[in-house]
Amino acid sequence: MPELPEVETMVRDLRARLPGRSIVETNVHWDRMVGHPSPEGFKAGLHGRRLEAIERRGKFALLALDGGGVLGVHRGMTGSLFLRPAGFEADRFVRAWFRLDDGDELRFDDSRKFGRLYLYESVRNGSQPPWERLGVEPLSEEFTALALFELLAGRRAAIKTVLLNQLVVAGIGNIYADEALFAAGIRPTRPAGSLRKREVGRLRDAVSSVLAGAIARRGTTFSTYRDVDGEAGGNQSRLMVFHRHG
DNA sequence: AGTAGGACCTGGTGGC
DNA sequence: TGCCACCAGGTCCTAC
Repeated sequence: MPELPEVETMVRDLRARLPGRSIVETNVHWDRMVGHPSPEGFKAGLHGRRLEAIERRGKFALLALDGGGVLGVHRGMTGSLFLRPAGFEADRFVRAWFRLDDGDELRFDDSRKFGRLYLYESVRNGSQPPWERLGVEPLSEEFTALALFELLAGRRAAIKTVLLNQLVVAGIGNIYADEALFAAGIRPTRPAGSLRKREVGRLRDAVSSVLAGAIARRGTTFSTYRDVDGEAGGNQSRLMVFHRHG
């Protein structure tokens, strides 16, 4: 999927354009795209809601709604949110779309249907949003070498596997795990708990710089990733190892 | 705790 | 040109 940098790019673009606008119509063409609540409850719950703020947690985009609700978006492998003006040409794999009060359409386009949309209200009974279980944000101040060292301590799974575990560190996927490990000079199959403090320090720095660099270049377009206007990212030319041979 | 395998899905690509 | 097998940036579940 789009990993942290691709979600962050989308969130920043949407943040500049969505707040203050309201959803006046919700359409879902693939019911299983709705992770919570029911498709009917999802559509009814979003009707007339104003978008107030856009944040990111791991690989989730969180669109805060008036009244305290949150529209959560996970892009899966191939999901994109496109913000299109009224009457704009059709996008090929739109699974759900929202009409805004000025006529623009926010379209969730996802060929492989692994993406998910969630609506959670501030008052909940029972189920918690999936983004509340995520691990540390790798671009936050809490992501220190010491914190990472403690997260890895005692783990016998391969370091790459652990980096991909969203409950440990949130937002890293296949591309950036490979790139960060290469930049840090650490073999991906090493047991996570076997890394020395120096190595963990290098890894922390590599994760930060690889992610920040990719955000600066608006993400990596390996095949299908597109931004909210349908444009490709610019980081693919910087990849050192992902999908490269030799 | 870890991991291997399958499931969920579909489109693009490369080989023949 | 056409068909087919394989691959894909994610996550979840089950069985060892």
